[in-house]
Amino acid sequence: MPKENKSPTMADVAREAGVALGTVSRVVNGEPVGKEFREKVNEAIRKLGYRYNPSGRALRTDRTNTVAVIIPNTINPFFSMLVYHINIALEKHNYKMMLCFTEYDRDREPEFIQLAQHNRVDGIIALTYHPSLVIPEGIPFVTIDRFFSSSVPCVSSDNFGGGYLAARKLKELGCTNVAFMRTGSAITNEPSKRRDGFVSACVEMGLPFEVICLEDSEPFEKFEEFLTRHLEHGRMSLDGLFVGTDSLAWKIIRILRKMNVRVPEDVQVIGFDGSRMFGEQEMIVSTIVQPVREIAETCVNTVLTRDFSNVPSLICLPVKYAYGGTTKE
Amino acid sequence: MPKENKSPTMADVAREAGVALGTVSRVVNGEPVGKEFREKVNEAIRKLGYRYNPSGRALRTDRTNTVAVIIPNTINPFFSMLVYHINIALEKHNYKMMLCFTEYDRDREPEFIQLAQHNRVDGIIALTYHPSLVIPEGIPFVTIDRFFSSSVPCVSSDNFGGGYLAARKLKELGCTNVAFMRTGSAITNEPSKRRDGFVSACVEMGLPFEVICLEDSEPFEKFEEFLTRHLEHGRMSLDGLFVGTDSLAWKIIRILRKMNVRVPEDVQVIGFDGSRMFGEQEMIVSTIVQPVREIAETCVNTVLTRDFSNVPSLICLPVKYAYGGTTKE
DNA sequence: TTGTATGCGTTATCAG
DNA sequence: CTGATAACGCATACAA
Repeated sequence: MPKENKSPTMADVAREAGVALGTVSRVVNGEPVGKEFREKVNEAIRKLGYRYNPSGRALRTDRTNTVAVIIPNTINPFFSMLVYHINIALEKHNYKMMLCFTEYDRDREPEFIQLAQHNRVDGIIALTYHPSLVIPEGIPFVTIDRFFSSSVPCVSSDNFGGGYLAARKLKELGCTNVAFMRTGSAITNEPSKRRDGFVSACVEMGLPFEVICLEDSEPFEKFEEFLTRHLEHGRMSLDGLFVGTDSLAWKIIRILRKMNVRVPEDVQVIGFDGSRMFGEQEMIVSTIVQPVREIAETCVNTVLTRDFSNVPSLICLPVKYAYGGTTKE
Repeated sequence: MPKENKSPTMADVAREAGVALGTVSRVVNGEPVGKEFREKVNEAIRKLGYRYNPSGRALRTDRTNTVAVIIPNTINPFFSMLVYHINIALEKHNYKMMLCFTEYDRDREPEFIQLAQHNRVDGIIALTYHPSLVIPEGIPFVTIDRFFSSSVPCVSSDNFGGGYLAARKLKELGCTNVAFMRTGSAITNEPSKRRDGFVSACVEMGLPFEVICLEDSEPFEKFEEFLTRHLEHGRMSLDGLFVGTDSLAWKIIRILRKMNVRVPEDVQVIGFDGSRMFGEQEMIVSTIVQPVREIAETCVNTVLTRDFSNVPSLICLPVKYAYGGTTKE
C-alpha cells in the first residue's frame, strides 16, 4: 500500500500488480511486455494514478526533457509569439521550456548558455546578438535569425525575399522614390538581408532608392533628420518607406505624423514582422509577415532531432505581405 | 579524475579535495563546515567547474525548484508582461518556470494543475476561469485576479479603485454622460469590481451613467448596437466610456471611428491594464495601469513563502491613470 | 566537525 | 519474457 499523501512509485505499482519493478518500467516506456502482464500493470497504474517521476528518470537517463530558450524578452510581440509557439510545440513533444531573458545584454547570452548546460537541458534555442558568441558542442543548438556555421542549424524567415517583396509592393502601389530604414546593424545576421533584397528589387525595377542604417550607438534623432531632409515646401520627396521592423515602423510613422506628413496618402510605409495588436486579425502596420508559428515549430523539431549530424544548416521559411493601414489598399 | 565529457559530480569534487562526499554536500548547501575544509572544497569546485545536478537534488529532496504558471496565453500584452516579470522574479530566486497555456479553455485548467503536480512543481501561480475549479491542497497555490477562499492567496490590482478612478477622471475631463462596457462576465472575479468602483463613483458624483456587460456567448455586435442607439443626428449622447480592458477599448474605438465619432473630441475612452505598444512609453489607449511587475513579484514571493499558513488571502496592489491619446489631455 | 552509508525513483544489465 | 539488482547524484541520519 503506498504511503498516504505521497505520489505512488513504480514499486507501488509493481506490488499492486504483483509483478517486478522492471516490468512496470518496461510498460511505462512502451517496451515489449507480455499482454497479460501489461494489462495487470496498466490496471494498477490507473488504480493508483501513477505518473513517472521526471527527476528519477532524468537522474538515470541524463535527459531532462527540457529545452532552454534564450531570447531578449517577451515584450516585443514578435518574441512573445515566438515563445508562445515554441512552448506549445515543446509541450506537444512532452518537453518543458526553460525561459531565459537576455534583455539584449550580450554578456548574459554566454551566461545563460552555461546555466542551461548546468541544468542539463537537452537542447538550446537561441536568438542572440553577442558578436563572438561561442556555441557549445555536444548539445543540440538551434539559432534563430543568425547563421554561425554549418554545424549550427539556423532557422529564419526569408528575409531577402521579404525585402524584395516589400520593394515590389511599394512600386506596385505607385511609389516612385523609396527608402529603406533600419537600426542596430552591429552584427550581420539574417535580418540584414532585408536590406539586400530590397536594394536588389529596386535596382532590378529601376526604382530610385536610399538606405539609412543606424548603429546601436547613434541617436534616434538621425532618422528625424533624414526625414526632414526630404521635406521640401511641406511635401516629402519620398513616397515609400520599407522599415526593418514593425516596431521601428511604428516610431517612424509617429515622427511623420508629427511632421504633418500623411500616411499612407503622402508616404506609404511597410514594416517587417507581422505584429498584431492584441493578437487580432489586423496588423499594426502594413508589413512583411514572418511565419512565427512555423519558425517556432521548426526550431523545436530541429532541436529535438536525434541525429543532429545531417540536419540542414539554414532553414528559410516563406514570408508574405499583409495590409495594415499604412499603405494604399 | 572525472570521466571526460561528463559533468563532474560531488564524488569527483570530494576526491579532488581529499574530503568526504558529505562534506562537499555541506559546503554546496552552505551548511557550517570547517574553514580549511570549505576552502579545499571550494577550490576543487572551482577547478572542476562543478555545479550540482538538479535532478539528483530533486529526487532526494522532493523539491524541483520549479513553479508552474497557468495562464491563457502570451498574446495579450498584459499576460505577456505578467509572464515576463514572473520569470524574472523566479530566476532571481533560482527557480524555474513551467509555463502552461490554457487558451481560455476551462477544461485545460484542471488538466494543467494535474500535470504540474505530476511534475512535482513546488508551487502554482494561476490565472483561471473555470467556474468550479478545485484548488489542490498540499501545494502552494496563488491565484491572480480571482478569489477562491481565504486559504488560497489571491493577488490582483485594486480593480474597484481603478473603476472609481476612471469615473472621477472622466468627470474631471468634462464628461457629462458616461458608460461602462465589458465582456465575459461568466464568473465573478476581481476584475468584476471595475464596474462596481465605476458605478460607485458615478453615483457619488451624480454623474449619469449606463452599463453594458456582454456574456461570452453574446455576439460582439451588441456593442455596436449599443453605441448606435446613442447616436442622434450624427452626434453621440455619450461623451465618456470606461471599458473593461485595453484590448476591448481598442476594438470599441475602431467601431466609433467607423461611425465617424471622433476620439477623444466627441467621446473620451479609458481602458484598463496599461498595455503599451512594443513596450514603449506610450500607452495604446488612455488607461488604468495595473502594476504588472509588482503583481508578478508578489505572486512569486507569496508562492515561495515557506510558511503558507499565515499568508494574506487577498493582496491588492494600487493602480494609476495614464494618458494614452484617447482622452483630452 | 567530518566521514560513512542509505535511499530517493528510475533505467539498464544480467541471470533465470 | 520476466525478475532481481546495481547505479545515477544528491542530502541526511548516524557513527566516529
